[in-house]
Amino acid sequence: MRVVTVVHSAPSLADAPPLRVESMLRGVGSYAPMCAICSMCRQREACLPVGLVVDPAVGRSQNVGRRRRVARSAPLYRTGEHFGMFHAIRLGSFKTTLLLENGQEQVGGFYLPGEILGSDGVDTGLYGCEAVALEDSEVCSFSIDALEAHVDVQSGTGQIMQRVFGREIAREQRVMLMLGTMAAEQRLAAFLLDLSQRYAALGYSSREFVLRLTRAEIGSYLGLKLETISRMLSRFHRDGLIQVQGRVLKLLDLEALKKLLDRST
Amino acid sequence: MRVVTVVHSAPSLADAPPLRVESMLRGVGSYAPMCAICSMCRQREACLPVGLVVDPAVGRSQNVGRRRRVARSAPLYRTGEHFGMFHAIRLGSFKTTLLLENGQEQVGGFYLPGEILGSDGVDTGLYGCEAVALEDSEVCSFSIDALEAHVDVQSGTGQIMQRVFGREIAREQRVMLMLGTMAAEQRLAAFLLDLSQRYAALGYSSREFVLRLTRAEIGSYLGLKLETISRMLSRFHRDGLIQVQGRVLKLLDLEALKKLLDRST
DNA sequence: CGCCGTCTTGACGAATCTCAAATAAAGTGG
DNA sequence: CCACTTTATTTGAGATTCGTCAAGACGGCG
Repeated sequence: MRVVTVVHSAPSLADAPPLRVESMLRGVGSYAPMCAICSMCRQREACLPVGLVVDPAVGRSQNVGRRRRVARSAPLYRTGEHFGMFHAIRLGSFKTTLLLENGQEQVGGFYLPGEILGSDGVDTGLYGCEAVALEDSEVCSFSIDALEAHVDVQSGTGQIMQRVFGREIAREQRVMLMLGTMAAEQRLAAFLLDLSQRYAALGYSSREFVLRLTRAEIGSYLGLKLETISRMLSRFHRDGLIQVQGRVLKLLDLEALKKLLDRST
Repeated sequence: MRVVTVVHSAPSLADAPPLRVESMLRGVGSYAPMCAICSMCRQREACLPVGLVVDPAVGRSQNVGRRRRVARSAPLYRTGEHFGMFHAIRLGSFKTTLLLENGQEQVGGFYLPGEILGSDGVDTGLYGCEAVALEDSEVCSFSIDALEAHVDVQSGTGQIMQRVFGREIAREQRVMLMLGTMAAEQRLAAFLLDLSQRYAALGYSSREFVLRLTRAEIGSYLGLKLETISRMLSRFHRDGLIQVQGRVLKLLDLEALKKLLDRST
């Protein structure tokens, strides 16, 4: 018997996502959509679906960024390329991967609409990782220089860049914490809850979504092997915490998942 | 039989470190000392020991930061405190720790002179971790606002903040990579080589130094238990890669240590 | 000198990885 | 749209690594 379920998913080029402005503008929580950049962009109406915050008080209206489509599994940028741009995701999703000396690749992050790629290139002037689209996607690329030209000196670009970088640093800190302290079961639970929150912040269901990553990619991201991910998903399913069929996921018991994280050791 | 060795160590308040300007100004490699901030500081001559880069071309000379001493095992800032300042380390060393819900603490970073603490507070406006001095130390604290007042609008603070944030992001990315892909042996080797490079960049020996962290702290940082750290150090010692006696460490075979990192799996 | 925090080492067990095989799903070319 | 190829997923059995528990050694300090 096959259960077919229609679930909400991240916005894609195929199915235009519904606008849910109220939830987009709602909060400033850990995953609330952000970025004052777009308040200055001429495209901001069309761009709303990405969930960037609009500040109607700002009068300027210019094209800050350049829109660009990236086909599924195509790179937005590659390791070692010259860094020049940040990229705000308008539609779709991306992973970033780091290449190790021995040829392995490690998934370093998973990014949704409204999130910003490229911070890793700032240090050396070269992108430190590769960003690959997980589905047909669209980004808005902008350079810091271009940005500075559009922001009045008073507020400075500091505010904006601080938020961009601060987010990334905070995100990486959470990942480090997870990798450093959690067992496999907890890592996966944390990952699923993280996705749940982020989809919710975008106005999508927090309990049903499609995994855009393979088991191997999730495993890489969590510092585990794909078999372990598969086993854990099966266990969660068996225990009634989730319902999983391929990449279609339903979180049945968010409380139980959260409880898994409290356990020490 | 006990071998007593005098080794170079990080600068401390007790023993004034030798000035080695040539090596401090040398490179822009991964761990080269950095920060244009200090080029504007009235204290810059006295501050040189921390290894911050001085740009004599800049004419201005003001007190950008406020000097502050932090006693061993005292906190520079605590989790949840209001974020206002960045802190450049002038002397000594710090660890940052994250507090988990269940009471455990995780070491998130280890910082040496010339490195900058506090980036983790930018996102939320509250420090995301606790910074504790590992020995009697001294920092130079400055706010972004104060900094902006001293920098001419042309160059902007963007350059400076980008470097600060970029460093931290790159550092965290390396840690994630380590935690996500390496076995215990490789993690410890990577940690030792990292220290080696960083001490070298400060003008100290890259082959002999004192560990400022306990085995438990190293373990926490590397996502391992203190017993594992102890065992690995013993193994490296037995295999002739290092010489270790308590916290006094000598790297005998850097090449072999590097080779450990190449191994796949 | 004796306490206490740190470190070392051993024995054992649990968690995770490795290898392997079978199944399911997705992509491809005709 | 089908047949076929490739890739992804599940599951099991056994190996390995690392954590846990415990005992004792070391070293600094009052």
